[in-house]
Amino acid sequence: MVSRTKNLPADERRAVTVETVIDLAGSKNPSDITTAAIAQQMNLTQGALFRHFPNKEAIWKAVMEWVAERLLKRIDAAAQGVDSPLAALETMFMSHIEFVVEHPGVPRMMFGELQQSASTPAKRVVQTLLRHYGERLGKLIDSGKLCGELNPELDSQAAATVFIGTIQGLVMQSLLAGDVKRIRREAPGVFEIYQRGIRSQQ
Amino acid sequence: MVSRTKNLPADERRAVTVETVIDLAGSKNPSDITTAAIAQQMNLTQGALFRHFPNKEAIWKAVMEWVAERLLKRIDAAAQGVDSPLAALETMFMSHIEFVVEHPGVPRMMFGELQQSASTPAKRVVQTLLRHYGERLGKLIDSGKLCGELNPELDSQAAATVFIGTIQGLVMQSLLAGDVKRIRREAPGVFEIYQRGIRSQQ
DNA sequence: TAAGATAGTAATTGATTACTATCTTATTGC
DNA sequence: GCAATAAGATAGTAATCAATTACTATCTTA
Repeated sequence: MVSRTKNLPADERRAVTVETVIDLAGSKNPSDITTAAIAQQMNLTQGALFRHFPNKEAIWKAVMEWVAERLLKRIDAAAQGVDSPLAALETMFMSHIEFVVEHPGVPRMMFGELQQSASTPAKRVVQTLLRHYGERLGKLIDSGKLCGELNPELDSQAAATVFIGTIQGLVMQSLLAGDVKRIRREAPGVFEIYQRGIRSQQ
Repeated sequence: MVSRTKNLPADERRAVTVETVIDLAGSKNPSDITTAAIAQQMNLTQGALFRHFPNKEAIWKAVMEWVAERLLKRIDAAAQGVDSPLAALETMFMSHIEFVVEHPGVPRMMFGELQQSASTPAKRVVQTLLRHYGERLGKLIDSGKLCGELNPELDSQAAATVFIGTIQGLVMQSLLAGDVKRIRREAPGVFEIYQRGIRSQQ
């Protein structure tokens, strides 16, 4: 028995759509997600989606805006009130990992959007997100160098690249193993290596 | 004036097809590459491709086999004759980076194949490639621990994950900046951090 | 409770996709 | 120089895609 879907207010319907896409991206290649598949998952007809979004591109933009807002909020909340820059980097890392485990489709969509040759609205949102992310990393790394926690000769740009790459590496391992949960298990060991790589020698 | 393409022997035509796909993947999302686009790039009609491949899936499998063979050969050649495990890891890293700069589409295709939900032939080739890659990393890391170059308490699996992730991070930066060459420039700083993360404290 | 606004359905559109059947032209071995 | 065959061109096919249409159900409010 397929439960009859009630009519939702437009903003709620848009929110449900975004969450459905994020959900679907956890189990299939983002660029293979069709509007028909999204609608089916929501118990809605395909055409109805276009009552709420002008086109598919707008759906993807809304999705990436959702991601940008939630991810930045999450890592900001994690780092807040942590005095040590190195400890802040660690909680930031772990909260990002937690976000990825909850939404495995997110890193795939971000990577997928980035490699779009055209500058789509969604791609621009991802670029802005990563710029903001990099700024937060840069500040923590610089203050870590100042307070002596991090290697004063550290290349800040490289340290930010490795931070993000390390997460990407965990995502790749999870794709290889077909198991997202292992990210959570392996994250501490991986951060341990990163942290040894950037901290000052005591 | 479009230069008239000569008839090629089947095996040469297949080789050209593979290289064309790798080339195209450097400038557009791999899953957006159509058989029509491949053929056009080769000055060939779309239907002619299917004289040499039974279907598109077979093209992708051939592409990933090309990648697996060349990448492993490249890193093996780089590490050969290098006595120090840490130095071997470094030349392996740099030769991988060089490979990526020459073929920017490769890491995108690998990541894209991995996130395919179905187990396609191409995906299986990538999985095998990464397993072999991981084995080589594992051996070097273990012998590095034995000879005292690397931290004896190092988590080998995590070290391999970070190695691959670091490369993935550089790829992401290049996508962000829209400039592949910067990978080459940033690679040394990035490896420096990695190396500090895994070596033994002296 | 009537009427307008909002949300959704079902069917259809043109464009694009991978793939194929048939005809034509090169290339090669004798 | 002449078949035999390999490679490519031409012209299709069915399936799938995002998007649009005409229409209907369901809310909201005056």
